[in-house]
Amino acid sequence: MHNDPEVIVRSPQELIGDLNEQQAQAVQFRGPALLIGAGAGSGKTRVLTRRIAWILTRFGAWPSQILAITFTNKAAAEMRERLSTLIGPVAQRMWVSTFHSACVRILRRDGERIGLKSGFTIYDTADCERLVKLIATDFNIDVKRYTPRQILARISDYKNGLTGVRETLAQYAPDFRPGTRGFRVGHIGNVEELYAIVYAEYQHRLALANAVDFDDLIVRTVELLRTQPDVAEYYRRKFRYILVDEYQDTNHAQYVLVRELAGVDSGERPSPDAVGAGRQGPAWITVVGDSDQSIYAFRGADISNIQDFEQDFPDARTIMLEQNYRSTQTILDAANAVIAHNEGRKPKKLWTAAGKGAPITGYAADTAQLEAHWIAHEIRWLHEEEGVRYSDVAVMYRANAQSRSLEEGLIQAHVPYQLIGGTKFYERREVKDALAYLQAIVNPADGINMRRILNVPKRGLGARAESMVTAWADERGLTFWQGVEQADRIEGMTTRTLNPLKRFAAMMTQLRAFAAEHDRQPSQVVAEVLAQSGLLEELQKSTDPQDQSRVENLSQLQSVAAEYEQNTPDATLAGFLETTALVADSDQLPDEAEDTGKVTLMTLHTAKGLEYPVVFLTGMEQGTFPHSRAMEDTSELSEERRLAYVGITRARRQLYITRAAVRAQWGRASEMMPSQFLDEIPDELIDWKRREAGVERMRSGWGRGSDGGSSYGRGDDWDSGLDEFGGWDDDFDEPSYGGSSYGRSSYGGSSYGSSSRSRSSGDTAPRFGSAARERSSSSGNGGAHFSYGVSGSSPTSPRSSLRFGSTASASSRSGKVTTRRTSPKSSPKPVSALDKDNRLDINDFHVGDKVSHDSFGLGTVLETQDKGRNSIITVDFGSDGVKRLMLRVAPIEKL
DNA sequence: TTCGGTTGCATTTTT
DNA sequence: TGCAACCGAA
Repeated sequence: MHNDPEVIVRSPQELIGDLNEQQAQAVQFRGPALLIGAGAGSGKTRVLTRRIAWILTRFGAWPSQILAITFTNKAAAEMRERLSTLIGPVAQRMWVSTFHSACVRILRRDGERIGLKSGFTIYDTADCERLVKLIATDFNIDVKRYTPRQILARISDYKNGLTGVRETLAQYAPDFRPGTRGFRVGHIGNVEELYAIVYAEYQHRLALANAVDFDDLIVRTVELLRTQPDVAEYYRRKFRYILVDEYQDTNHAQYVLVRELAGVDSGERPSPDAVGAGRQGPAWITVVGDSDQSIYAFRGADISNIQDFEQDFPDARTIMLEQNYRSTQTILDAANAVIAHNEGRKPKKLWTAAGKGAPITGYAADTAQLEAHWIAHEIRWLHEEEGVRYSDVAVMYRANAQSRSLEEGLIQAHVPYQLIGGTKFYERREVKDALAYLQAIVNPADGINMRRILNVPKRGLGARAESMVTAWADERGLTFWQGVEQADRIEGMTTRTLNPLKRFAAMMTQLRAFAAEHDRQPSQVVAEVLAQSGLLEELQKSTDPQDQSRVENLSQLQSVAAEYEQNTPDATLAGFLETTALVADSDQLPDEAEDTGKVTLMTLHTAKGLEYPVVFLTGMEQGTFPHSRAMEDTSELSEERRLAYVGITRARRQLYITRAAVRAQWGRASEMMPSQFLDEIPDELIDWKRREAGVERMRSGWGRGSDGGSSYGRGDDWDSGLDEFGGWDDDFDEPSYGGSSYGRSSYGGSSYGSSSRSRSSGDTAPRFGSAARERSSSSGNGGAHFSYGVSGSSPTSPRSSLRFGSTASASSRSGKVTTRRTSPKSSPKPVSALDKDNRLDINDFHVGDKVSHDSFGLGTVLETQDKGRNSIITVDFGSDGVKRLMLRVAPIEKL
């Protein structure tokens, strides 16, 4: 067996001695195709790295024969790090990277073969949008009706599905030729034609600019491998083992890429007596994934890639890892219960040897601000009283917009935090401007970036100058930059425009020369650009305090470049730009072992693959999570649920779930119903510190008065001390409630601000013990969910749950109620979701019934879910699709 | 051409 | 609420 002398040989004992049966099997598996079904926290990274070491030492593979694909750069770096400790520094030279980085590397080497010149530019989403907008304007397309975003989404779909321009044109617009000057779409027969035309023109202009977008990195690599047999041959001989992590999130293009790289379809037979993949035949493939954690369908991820793996790859074998080493049984029970609501999945149950652990803590706040406030103080208490490190706590949310209130809460409570994601560093205006200079220097054909910097900083070259140069250059088939260079030939050009144009051209020429001389020192080029362009000067002169931080960002960009320069042996300016184009949010995350002393805030999507001892899952409301745009579609709702599953399984010891009854969205306060996912977690797993928000309690309180309270069961509120009526409903009886100023001014910091109040819950409930929990949890779950009424299957009559809604708001309602009522009086009180009730009873609906919906028309009931006030009805509206509707608010009528 | 003001619109999630 | 795009004036 030929072993690379640089690879540290590990004994089988070292590689599998500490693994469980399934893990050990996965590490050792000998065969062309292996799917490791790795549930959350089942130690898949460990298995993956051990398997690589196994392949190297037991199958006798060379490090250069391995291609390992991860989802983010950070995951790649981490895997490389772990490999280093296992097999030595050779790991640093191995191909361990994301799909996108690997493709860039391949395209840099052989892209010329398909017309990509070296130094090609990678456009980010903003660049792509500018390009589409440009095209839309040229073609006279109404961008209000067809937003660049929409168009790009469609283009991206085409690309992820490997549908080329040629095919779409042939099908929808056979007469269109890209690059045709003066083309006007005018009135399009159908939208498909429009999409096909823009797609074609978009690709055409990308090619002219020597640029690619994110999707192209994959697509064009596939194209390269498919059209250039010798190139494909080279990589097939090189990579004998391909390992793909997070396989459930691959799209069709990536799937095909893997097949092409592996040579699965080449028809070659493997060497008969090889120990491993040998020298010929398809490479051996290992994929790792968990279909329950597929959360990127919106980006084209195709869950069937993983589901069909065994059919797709001959002699494939599946090994499931179901033992979880991360979380407590309570947390896993919650996760299992939630994900079990998804239909059509292979049943799978995670288990742990770790024991039950603490219950999940629930909290219902009145507003998003108060939710943040409670979380912040809970975290501080955990830190100060329980000795929990801040860096062991993560706060997660569905959408970036939610981070703001959480940040404010943490700041007020003096809890240090770091925010991951949001507007990325490289997307900030000033950083993007500086990068645009660099791109334009490396690749002057790049019209998008060249145009961006033409008048930044201001040099009197506005829209008019730009369009004159563009028109002149277009007519002659030249690039924008060539137009600028030859500006004095343009007729009708005034000296007033010509002079700054000439100065701009001279500056860029000079910068290009400088960059050519200092190609190995990108940081020098950055410095030169900042100085020569006047970018820095303009910001330094400004009095706007924001510009101060912009200066700092630019200086940080320079530091990043310097760092890249030091860490990269063959550093180039183009290489530096690549690294900036392919960063992900998660790449900002600190190393696992590092104690930053800060709480981490991030979206659920960026949290994938991470784990924290303490996790806060926030904004558990209908419309927030699940997101309103995903609530009505069954498959999108399933994806939301998988996202919830991902969130829950991030927690190791303690999980918090919180919601707000009122949340400001688009500047308006609206009332939020509890998330249906809360209903899906078994009640006995949750210890509600506060089950109902004040608003809700006030209503149910009235209901109790008139109804005797029998139908609601006893909430835990009655014995929890903190949430006794007194002190709370006073606030809510204030006449100002419901107005826009509600949230913060009335009690943002004053009555609730002192931490003693919020702490009173903590006094009696230590987090990681279980003894003191008994009190609240045993008494706290007397019935079904307290606030939403009781389901029809309970002893209570179904009617009573209806009365709940109607008594609560009877005063504000008269006669027939529609859900889209516009209040005749200009009362400041918003139409409340809690008030809404069309008085339909879920028990009146049965599968197969016909209903009529105000906007979707006629439909057939597919399913009814009785959840009392939260009852959901699933209806097939034919061409309008299958919708899940909340019965209480749906504008439907039984026929 | 630039600046300043007003209006109108928007929120998924991201390599 | 906050930002971006558009419009009109200097």
